[in-house]
Amino acid sequence: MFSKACEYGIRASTYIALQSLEGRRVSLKEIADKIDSPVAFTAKILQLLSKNNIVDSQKGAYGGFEINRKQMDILKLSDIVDAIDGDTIYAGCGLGLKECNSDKPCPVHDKFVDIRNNLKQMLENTSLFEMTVGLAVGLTYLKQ
Amino acid sequence: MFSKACEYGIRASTYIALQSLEGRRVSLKEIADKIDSPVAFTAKILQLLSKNNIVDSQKGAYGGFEINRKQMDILKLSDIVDAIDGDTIYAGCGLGLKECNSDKPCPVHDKFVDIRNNLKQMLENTSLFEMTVGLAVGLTYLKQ
DNA sequence: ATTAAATAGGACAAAAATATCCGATTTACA
DNA sequence: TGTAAATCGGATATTTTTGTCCTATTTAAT
Repeated sequence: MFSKACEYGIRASTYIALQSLEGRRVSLKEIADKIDSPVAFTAKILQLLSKNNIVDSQKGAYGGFEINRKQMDILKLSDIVDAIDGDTIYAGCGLGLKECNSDKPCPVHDKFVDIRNNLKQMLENTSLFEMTVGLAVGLTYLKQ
Repeated sequence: MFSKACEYGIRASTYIALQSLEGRRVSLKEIADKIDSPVAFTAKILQLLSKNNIVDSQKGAYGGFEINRKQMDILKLSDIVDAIDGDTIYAGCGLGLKECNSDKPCPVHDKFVDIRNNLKQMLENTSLFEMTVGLAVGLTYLKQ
């Protein structure tokens, strides 16, 4: 569904948000450890998220990553996915046709439109804060 | 959503089914041309589909690929996807966690379960014949 | 000022997915 | 029986994704 990069990106954002709720700025090392992802690869993804204003980064000693409380409400899962994987999940034909639309649909066009709309709605309606609260109260997890 | 291989596989199966409705067995070359896919790569995918009894293949002169009419009703989109991409779309965690279930869910587990169930239902309820009839009457397309 | 700790970013490496090439085998027909 | 047309299957090549390594830069504290 998502690329590995995107999976790591979502997990990283969620962990950063969780710690930011407690006023803690977190380092790359801690993030990679807590979400069980390769450190250097995660660094690249965090750079991307930082450039896309998904996370705030602070260089230097006592630096790290954080996300402010207001952003957690504003940021939706779709924003993170867009930043890393683009809109290929919603947009584009399920069978890979260059141009596929209601005028000239592929054999599964209509059925995919439904599924994709559901997915898009879900991603656009799920805030980062929402994902984080479950973690905060111990109902959900970021690694096994 | 699907791999390129799977996209080609679905398009190929649909085209073969369409021609089989008219009693025509079709060659690899014709398939690749009509679904706009790389010939040699499509050959590999057809081998896989043949081994998985999705399509029938006939070697030698006047050989090619076909799918019998009964199979078109029995074969679901999910069978083709399973044969090529496996069950990674339904199964497996949306965030890539090794073990993610209702006991120890990731932050988006419940929301993904819904989406994935919808997708699974759709794939399992869509027969190859159903995909083919639209093509046959010129309502749907496999290239452009 | 110096130092230690942190992100930034470029270059490189490995693995997986996508794609190609070519010879072996099979088959129908002349 | 020979030949042309077709799939089969192994080896190889290319591209993309995933992952690593190393140096530069930034920053806070001493």
